[in-house]
Amino acid sequence: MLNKATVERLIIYNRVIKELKAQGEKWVTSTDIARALSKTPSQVRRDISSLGRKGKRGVGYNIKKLINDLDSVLGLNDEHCVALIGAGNLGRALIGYPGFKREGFICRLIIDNDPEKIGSKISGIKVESSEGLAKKVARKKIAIAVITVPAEAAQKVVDSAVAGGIKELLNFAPVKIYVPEGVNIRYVDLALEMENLAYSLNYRKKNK
Amino acid sequence: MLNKATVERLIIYNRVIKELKAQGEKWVTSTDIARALSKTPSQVRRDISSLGRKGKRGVGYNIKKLINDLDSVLGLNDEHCVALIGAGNLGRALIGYPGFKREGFICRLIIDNDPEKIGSKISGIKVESSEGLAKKVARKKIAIAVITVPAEAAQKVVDSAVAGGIKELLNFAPVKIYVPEGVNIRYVDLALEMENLAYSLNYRKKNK
DNA sequence: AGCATATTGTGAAATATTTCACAAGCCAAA
DNA sequence: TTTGGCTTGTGAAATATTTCACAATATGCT
Repeated sequence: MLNKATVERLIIYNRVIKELKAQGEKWVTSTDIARALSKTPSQVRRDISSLGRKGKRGVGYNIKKLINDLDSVLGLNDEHCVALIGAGNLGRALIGYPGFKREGFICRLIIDNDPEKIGSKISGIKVESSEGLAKKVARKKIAIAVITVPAEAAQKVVDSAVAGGIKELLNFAPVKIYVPEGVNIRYVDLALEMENLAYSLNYRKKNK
Repeated sequence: MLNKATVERLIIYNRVIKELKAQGEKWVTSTDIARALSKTPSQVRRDISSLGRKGKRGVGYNIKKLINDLDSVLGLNDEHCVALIGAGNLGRALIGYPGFKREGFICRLIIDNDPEKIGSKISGIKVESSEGLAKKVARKKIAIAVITVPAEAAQKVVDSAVAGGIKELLNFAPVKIYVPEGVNIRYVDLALEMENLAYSLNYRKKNK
């Protein structure tokens, strides 16, 4: 298991390299990648070497092979079934996000408890209530759940999703969620991002 | 300047402690905070000691004083003027997000180049085109820009925002953005989050 | 007052992550 | 085929971050 920071960088390298490929490039060096991302070439080489892929000394990395390795390690060759739990503004924005489908994520289940929404369709998928959520995710073989419900409701829907067999979650609710050992939950916390900026702004003001 | 990871943890501690305060608690220990967040008490103490605040041995931290310090260091006592650049689904979801206003972020400028949107109102604020963006942000004394335009347009609007004096940005466009020294840009990359999950899923599958 | 129990603050140790630096290998040109 | 200029891969060094461990000290009970 590669460490978290390495995986994040590999994902970004992959993007940059795919862009180079689209421009017709065949080879790329660690320095090229580093420059495009403001990293050190040394770090890029370490990260890539953790894939097992070998470059060619004096030349760099073969783009096609490198992308192959990256896609294979990063799990981007297969499609992944996703459940959207919470169909508010944010949830709808996510589903509509072009990168979502392009990268192989297919939304197969949308859950919301607003009676006005239940039964309606979003992006062609019928909105269902959270009743029997565990069974629903199990039946549809959902691999990833995206949680965009209000903070108070988050732990409960996560528990159901996990009971249904989901092991990968992306949580937008700004609360700490407890999951059993072996379940992976990532947090995207917009208030936290804003507050980070506030800190930096404040620091700047005080130390001017 | 505290390090990034420490600031992120302090923000979360602050939330947890405010919740305890709302429940009527007056004191909190590093162990309490650690337990609520699955961190070690030792880390919590180090983080808090980096604020300068001293707790009481044998007792813990005075919640009121600790929140004071946190709010002051984190810059949460003042309000911050925010510009939303890109008024798509995601941008609108952000502005409507309850945590946004509650934490002191006030949206004062909304920019979008869709002719259908220009002139219309979102949350009571008129949508304007990106024409003369630098001047607009300067005139309204915007401190923070939230970038939710498509990837291709991102660098350009960031350049204008920076020219207008903005030093803190939150970027949702999935591209590397270059900013001058001294300007702080944070990334929220939803595709990256999803791809991280894909990696973990894939790793699980291969190593079952 | 004395004792038992709790919790902080922080050097020092342990870990984790990044960068340096250079031998080894590849390529092109002469 | 030799030479010179690149670039990789990776030990080892340097940094950064986290955890340990324990003296110092506050509280409450007897």
